[in-house]
Amino acid sequence: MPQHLIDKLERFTRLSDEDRQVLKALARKVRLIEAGVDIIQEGDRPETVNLFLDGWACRYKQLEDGRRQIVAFFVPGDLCDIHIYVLREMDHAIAAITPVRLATVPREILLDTMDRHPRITRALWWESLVNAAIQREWTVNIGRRTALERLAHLFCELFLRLRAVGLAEGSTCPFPLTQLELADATGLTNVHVNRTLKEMRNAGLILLKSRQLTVPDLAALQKAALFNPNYLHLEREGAHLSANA
Amino acid sequence: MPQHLIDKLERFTRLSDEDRQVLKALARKVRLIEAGVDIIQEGDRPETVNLFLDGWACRYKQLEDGRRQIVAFFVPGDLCDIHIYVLREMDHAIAAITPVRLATVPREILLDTMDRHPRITRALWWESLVNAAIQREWTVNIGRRTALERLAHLFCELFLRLRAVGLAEGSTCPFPLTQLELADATGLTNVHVNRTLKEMRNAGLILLKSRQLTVPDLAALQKAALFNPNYLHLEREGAHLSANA
DNA sequence: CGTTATATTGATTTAACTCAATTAAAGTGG
DNA sequence: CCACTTTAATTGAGTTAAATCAATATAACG
Repeated sequence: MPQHLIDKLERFTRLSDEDRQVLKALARKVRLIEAGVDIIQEGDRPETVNLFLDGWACRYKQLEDGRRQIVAFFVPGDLCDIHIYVLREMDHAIAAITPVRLATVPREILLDTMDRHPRITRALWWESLVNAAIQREWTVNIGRRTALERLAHLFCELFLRLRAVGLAEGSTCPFPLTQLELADATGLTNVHVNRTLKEMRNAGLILLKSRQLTVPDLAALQKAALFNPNYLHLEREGAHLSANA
Repeated sequence: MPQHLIDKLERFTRLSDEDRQVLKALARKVRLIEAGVDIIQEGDRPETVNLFLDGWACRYKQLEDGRRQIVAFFVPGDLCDIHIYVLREMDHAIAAITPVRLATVPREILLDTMDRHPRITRALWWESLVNAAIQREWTVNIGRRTALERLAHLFCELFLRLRAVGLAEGSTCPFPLTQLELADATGLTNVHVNRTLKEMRNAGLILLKSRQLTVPDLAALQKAALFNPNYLHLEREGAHLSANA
């Protein structure tokens, strides 16, 4: 049940019952992947579109000499590039961070769905434009923010994304990333991430333990990060398309 | 005449004469923009898709305190996100670096074109997936490469992109970026860019003067950058769709 | 309960930044 | 075409944020 995707798309526009049924039908073929395993490897030929149902994953690229950069996180409700099969081969890999449950959507099914359901189509474009905006924001984050700002920014983003798919409770959300993964996502080293997290805890910006993140004061964290949520486009921007409005 | 776009799309798949005519028809409404001027500002409501015909531009984001990050360069033949109008407002700005000539393509025309011409549609998806791949590669570049590697990588990328649209002659291509713009694109300072360029010149990796870049030994530059061109997907990946094949 | 992965801390180094000045180049109006 | 102004490039000196290297400590796991 791609409830998280449905929740997310409803941050863009209200869906009809039929829309929701159609989205549910996308998640027919489910795959389970263990933590730490590559879901797709560089060089693979993409055949289907992945829809993440449960668990966390990441896109990453690795340089010849081993340096690794995580370029995106996938959380429940996220969808890989909907036209990925146009490319001959993957230029990067996707790995499961936790155990992952995902639906593999055959391209024909997705294309057919988009042919028939313009509101869903629009919502999926929105999803993919938001992902592009996130990728740009990561470029800014790594290029122009300090270590503390980078981590604070990432926490803000993930907290809001998780909240948008119904996975935050109050000021707490699941957060299964290790410090090494945080380092690889922010362009820092694990040692420096450790020191910066300590500083953030001391400043009362975050609580982080047993794979849970608590943000006691979101406004304060946003301020520390120079975080502007506009790039997530979560403000019902497609309200004019809403079903049952 | 969007010849550069046509050249680029033909790096993906061969087009028919009709395809080319259709693409030419996209460039009906042309706008001229002076160097240094914003083409789109943060907060603007995107109404049309921009197709760059001549000149260079950049996407950038600016933090409240003035820090600026360029997140992408546009060169002739580049197209803004083809579904940008789905979003309510721009979360970043686009500025002309040199004088720019661009076509503004109304969404209806673009959608209609895509409805009728599946080969063009595929080629446009390819274009947009390549742009996403470039954005990811920039994240890697800034996150995990040294200053020299970052600049070398950017030079490799832009050289290949310009060559793909017919704008390189031998080992030389136009290169109108200032050192400040290079700094804002690579997450460095202008001073450090200056020193790093000096080092690259001394190493014989590049010649850079009067807004022209010469790469005497592309393989050497690629090696210095840990550059893998696979993310540009320039190897006729859509050969199976080719017209007149 | 031992083993492996993850987190933490200290000491030291370094790549890149900052601040400040100078030089060179590009544009502008008389 | 030349003075003038502005923008861009260059260089030096000193600083710093983050990296590196190395060791423990703690937590998770089979």
